Order: sequence, then C-alpha cells, then structure tokens
Amino acid sequence: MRNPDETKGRILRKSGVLFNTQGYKATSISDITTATGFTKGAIYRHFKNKAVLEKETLFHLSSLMFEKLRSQIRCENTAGNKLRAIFHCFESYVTNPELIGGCPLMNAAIEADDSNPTLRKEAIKILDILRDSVTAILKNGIRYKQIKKETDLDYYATIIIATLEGAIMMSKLRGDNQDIRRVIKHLEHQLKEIEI
Amino acid sequence: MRNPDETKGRILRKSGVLFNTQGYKATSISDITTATGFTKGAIYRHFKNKAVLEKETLFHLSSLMFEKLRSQIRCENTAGNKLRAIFHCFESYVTNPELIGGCPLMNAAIEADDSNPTLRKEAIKILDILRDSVTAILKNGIRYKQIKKETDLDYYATIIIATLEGAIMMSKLRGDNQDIRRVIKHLEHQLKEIEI
DNA sequence: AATCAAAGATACCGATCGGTATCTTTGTAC
DNA sequence: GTACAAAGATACCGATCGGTATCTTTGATT
Repeated sequence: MRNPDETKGRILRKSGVLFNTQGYKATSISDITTATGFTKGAIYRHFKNKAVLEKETLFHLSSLMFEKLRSQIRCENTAGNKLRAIFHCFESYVTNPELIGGCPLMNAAIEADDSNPTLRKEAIKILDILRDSVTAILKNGIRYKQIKKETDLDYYATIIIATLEGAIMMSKLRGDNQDIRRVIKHLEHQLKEIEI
Repeated sequence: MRNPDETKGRILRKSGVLFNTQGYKATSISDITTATGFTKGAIYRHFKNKAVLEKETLFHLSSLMFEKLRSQIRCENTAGNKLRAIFHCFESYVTNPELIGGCPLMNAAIEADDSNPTLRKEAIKILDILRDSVTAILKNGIRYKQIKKETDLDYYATIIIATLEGAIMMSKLRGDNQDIRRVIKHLEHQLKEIEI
C-alpha cells in the first residue's frame, strides 16, 4: 500500500494520455497496465470498472484544462485580455506537445455523443462550465465598462467556443497551426467590436 | 453472385451508419454482419481487411456529403446564397435524423488524428475538397462582383468551416440546434461584410 | 444440361477484450 | 515483532476481436 492516492493519480494521468489520443473505447485496460507498470488488480482496486475509469479520467483531463485556463485568465485584468488568454490556451492544444491528443472536451464529445451516455453527460458538464466561464468574463466586462452592455453573452460564448474547437480539429488534422492562427485573428477582430 | 456491387453498396451504407455513430475502431465486423445480414465471408470478399473497409466507408460518407452539398449549391446563383446553402447543409447534420452520427469529416478527424494514419489521410483529403469548394465559390463571387475583391479567400474558408464544425459538435453534444443556429447567424453577419 | 468461376456461408483460428477470484506483499498500529 | 487490513500481483474466466480456410450455392456461358 505504498500510497494509494499517488497510484490513482498515476493511473489517471497515463489513462488521460491514452484516452485522449487513442479514444476511450479503443484504449484497453491492458494498454493502461503497460503504460503505468501497474497490473489489472491494482487498477480494478481503484476503479470499479472501465466506464468509471473513463468518466474519472475525463474529469481529470477537464480539471487540468480548467486549471490552466483559470491561471491564465487570472493573469489578465480586463475582459478583453482574459478572452485573448482563452484563445491562446486553446491554441496550445495544437502547439504544445505536452497536451497530447488535443482538447479533451472535443474528443469526448465526438466519441460519446451517439453511443456513450455516461461520458456524454460528463462532456456536457465540461461544455457548460466552459461556456459559463466565457459569459462570466463578458458579464464582468460589461460591469466594468470594458464590454458594450448590449452584447449577447450566450451568443458570443457559442461563437468563441465553436470557432476554437473547430479550428483545433482542422489544425490537428493537418498538423500545423495555420487554421487556429486564422481563427484567433478572427476572434480578436470580433472582440474589438464589442470592446469599449 | 446475386449482384456483388449491390452487396458492396449495402455493406458500405450500413457500415457508414455504424462507423459514423459508434466510431471506426469501436465498430466490429460482427456489428456489420448483424446490421447487414451478410456473413464475414461476404464482407471479406469485398474488402481485404477492416482498414480498407474503414477507408472506403469514409470515402462513401464523404461522397454523400459532397453530393448533397453540390446539389444545394447548384440551386443558388450568387456566391452569397451558395455559401448560405452550405451553412444550412451543415445544420442538417444536427437536425436531420437521416444523417445520423453527425459530420463524417469531424468524426473521422477526431478519431484518426493521433492514431490512424490511413483514415487521417482520407480525412485530410475531405477537408481539402471542402475548403476548395468554399474558396471556389468566393473566387467566382469576386469575378462576378458579388464579393469584395480584397477578401482573403483561405481566411474566410477556415472561419466558415471551423465555426460550423465546432457548432455541430456542441449542438450534437447538447441535443439541440441552439448553437448551430447562433453560429449560422454569425456567419451570415460575416457574409454581409464581404458581400457587395 | 453440364461446367465453372465468383458470391457468399460456415466453422474455426490465436489473440485480446473486460472482469474477477485469489494470493502475496506492504505499511502501520499496538 | 506480531497482527491485520489494504494494496497490488497473479492467474484465470467466458466473450469477442480481426482474420482465414474451406465449403456450398448461384448465375452466366457454352
């Protein structure tokens, strides 16, 4: 019992990489035992079945995502710059090799939407939190006279998230950051129109 | 030998539905035998292995996609209306239950980008054709004085495709067409700025 | 009607899947 | 240092995976 929490953390980190690159269904428990060095016995002691491991891993991946997002947002002190920080966070899903596999929200959403209700529910939660983060920034921006008060919050949140996610798909598929760069340029233009 | 081409077509149509909803790796040959009524012997007579079946099925799905796209584009006679037709074609990936599983480009791209080079190559081809379709419309629009001549073709093509694909992901995940509607509204606004 | 190649069905292969029962090891409390 | 519960390893389960060798059926050709 040489530290169960650390073992669980190791499993979550490794399965996070595997699920995010190969997919959830396509990654076997054996893949995870090979990657972690632990045995099935160890894994099934911490997770009662694969579905639970998938769900907890997606939660873990989203925690990393929101952690990074929040730390970058906190560094900026205007709504506009906070949003620009979000844009570049998403760019790093293409450019940063550490964030292997791309955006975990997108990956889970595409795999789960038609065939994995459990994972889908978790993905919806992540999307809701992401959307709320964007609208909260806009709302505070309005409060502090940085964003025009007639701005449709939900509308802009949808545009920002959809555009970034779509561009990540395109850039990851092609293996360059051309599309994500274009999209960020576009979003920065859009931002200037609602900034005061 | 009661019509081998029809058999191949049946297999492609059924595996198209299965691959597009459950994923490529997650769909087994047995799933396809159950869905088609054919046996493994029949399937492996027409496709030398599963990878080839996956690739040919993705090509088949993209053919359906471009067929519908082209028929809708052909109905319109200005660049702007041709683009609007594309927007609503993509909306139907959310609203039309016949197009089950969503956009095949997106599905293949997300599943293949990190772990299936064969499928990834096929997905890149689809994205290239889609992008070329959009830029060709814009280019013709400039020629016939419907689109401002200083418009950056590749830039707009990226914005349009990324935004639509991202919104399909969001709308399919949530199970409503709110996000895709917002995004189309946004793209129509963008379109008015480059239309003459 | 006999022939024959192609279409498709059947039966099977070794490998791997998710999962579990059981055993051994480990750290800790006394 | 002994007892004990938890952590982790080992060995195995039936089911299913992709794939293949072989058999039967089919329809066109002569």
